[in-house]
Order: sequence, then structure tokens, then C-alpha cells
Amino acid sequence: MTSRGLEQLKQLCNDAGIKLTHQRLEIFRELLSSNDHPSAEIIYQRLHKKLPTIAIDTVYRTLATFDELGLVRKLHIMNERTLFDTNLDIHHHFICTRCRKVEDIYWPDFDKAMLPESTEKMGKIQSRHLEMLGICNECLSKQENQD
Amino acid sequence: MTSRGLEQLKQLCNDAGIKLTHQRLEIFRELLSSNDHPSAEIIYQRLHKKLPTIAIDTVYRTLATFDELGLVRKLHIMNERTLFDTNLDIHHHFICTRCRKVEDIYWPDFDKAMLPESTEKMGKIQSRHLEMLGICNECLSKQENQD
DNA sequence: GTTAATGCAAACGGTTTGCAGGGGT
DNA sequence: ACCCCTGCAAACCGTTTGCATTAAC
Repeated sequence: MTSRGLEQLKQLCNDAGIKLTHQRLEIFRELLSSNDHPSAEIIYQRLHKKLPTIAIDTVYRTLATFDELGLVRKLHIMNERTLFDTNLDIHHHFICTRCRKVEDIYWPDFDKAMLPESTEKMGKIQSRHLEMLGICNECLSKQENQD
Repeated sequence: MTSRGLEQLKQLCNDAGIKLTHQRLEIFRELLSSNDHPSAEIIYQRLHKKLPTIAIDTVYRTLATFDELGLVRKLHIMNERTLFDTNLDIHHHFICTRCRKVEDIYWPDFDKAMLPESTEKMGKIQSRHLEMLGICNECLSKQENQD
């Protein structure tokens, strides 16, 4: 959600004909400052300090709205709760199978690469997303310390 | 689940020290004949004709066991129920966002390709999985017919 | 003032678990 | 005979929905 400001939210709400409520603004602000890939639950917890009356279903509803507006993208990784990606640039993900951390990966050469012919025959491809599973350095070093 | 037979299941159960029950055998047999990516529910429904007394939780438990044995692989796609992949060869997926069909894609050149340096620095990568989202030809032609 | 959005609570759906009885070794 | 596995039912947990109230326009 880099390089976007609160002004843009106002504009987007206007264009979409929906109201710019206090909750939407605060959830947007929270997403702006998120560098990770938070779940609805995590966003709710972080927001709860500032907005003690906010309900978890409002967070879900707002994230669904933001998804429709193209402000966030849903991630379905492992069997966990849905994560929300605020980075709209074309990118991919490294996922630590141990601590479940998700990190963004940029690989422009791959994004430009032609797909195999067999794939093109299956239908019209709209996007490609690469998931790399492994163990992150943090977990690897923890493992060494245990030995 | 190509190129594997029931003999292998017997061997695997023996090695793992678990029992080769009627249910496990039938679920394995069902998976052998699956060319798609069925959910636990679908496997349950298909099996119900042959084994009317089988319970859905047995299907879940058995699939979890098979996952541990490396006989199937879980797929977490869109926000749906978990799908089970019986194809253990290295491959990727084309996913139709309209009808939610999942098709296997082989791309050996990509499997051999070096990852960007930044990725290697994040940790030890164990596998990579590519998801291509789009509209399948079947859905595309349905769309044309509607016009 | 009108209408859409929120908060609350209850429902939902896929998946998991505790337990007692049954089947494989 | 032993004990793991199954079937049944109930719990579980993330997410969604119905409804009355509240707040944005």
C-alpha cells in the first residue's frame, strides 16, 4: 500500500459511491502502515487500541470492500486464515513453512517470460503468482542454536 | 497418483507401522482414479456409493495420513475448501477464476531456472509453485454464446 | 432526512476432536 | 488379545449474515 495516501481513499469512495466512514479510514490507515501480510484478526487486534468499539465483522466487510476497490489483494496460503496483501505491485512470495512468515519477492524477468504453449491453450491467463516454500534464515539459525 | 499401485500402499503402511484398513484402501483406490483435484467432500461423495457407511471425518483423517506419507499434496486455492493433488510430479496450476477448475501445467524450463539472488538470501527454498489465474476456454466459449 | 454502514449476536461451513465400539495385526 | 482406526456427535474457528441502531451524505 505504498505511495498512496488518505486522499486517494476519499476519491475512491466518492467514485464508488460509498461512504468514507471513520472505520474505513482507520482500517485504511492501518493497512498503509503495514509492511507484513496481516489477517483480518491481526488488523482487528492492532486497531482495537485506537478504536475499542470496532467489531471484527466490520474489519471483514471493509477488507472485502477494499478488495473490490482493488486496494488490497487476498492471499490464500497454507491452510490458514486469509491474509491481505497491501502491495499492489507485481510480485511473488516466499513462505516460511516453519514460522509461516510471508515475504515479497520481485522477479521482473520472470514476469516478462513467455508461458509454455500448453498453458496458453488452456484459456486466457490474467495473472501469475509464484509461491516459494522454504525455511527462512531466522528459523534456520534458531535450528542451529538448538544443536 | 499415476504410476503407483495398491502394492505400494501396503508397503507404505507397513513401513509407517499403520494398518491397511478397508477405508484407507478404498480412498487410495479412489485417488488413483482421480484425474482432477478433488476436495475431501467430493472424495466422500464418490466413495459413498461403494462404501455407504464411511464417514467424512475418516476421509479427512485418511487424507491427512496420506499427506504425511507423501501420497497427496494439499492445495489451498482461492478461499475454497482444501483440494488434494494426487499428481506428485513437479508441476504447476492453471486456475479458472470463473468455474474454479484446476489444471496441471508442466514447465521444466522454469523448474530449472535460477531464482533471483534476493530470494536465495531469504532462506532455504524447498519448492516453488506457480499459480496462473485466468478464464478457461470452456468458460470463454460460454461467454461468447451469451452475446 | 435518507440511505448505507456499523455493532451485536447468531448462523454458517469446512474441518477437527473425544469417545466408545469394531476391525486389523 | 492388543490397540489402532472408525463412526458418531459435538466442538471448533474463521468468516458471513440478519437485524436494529447509528452515522455519513
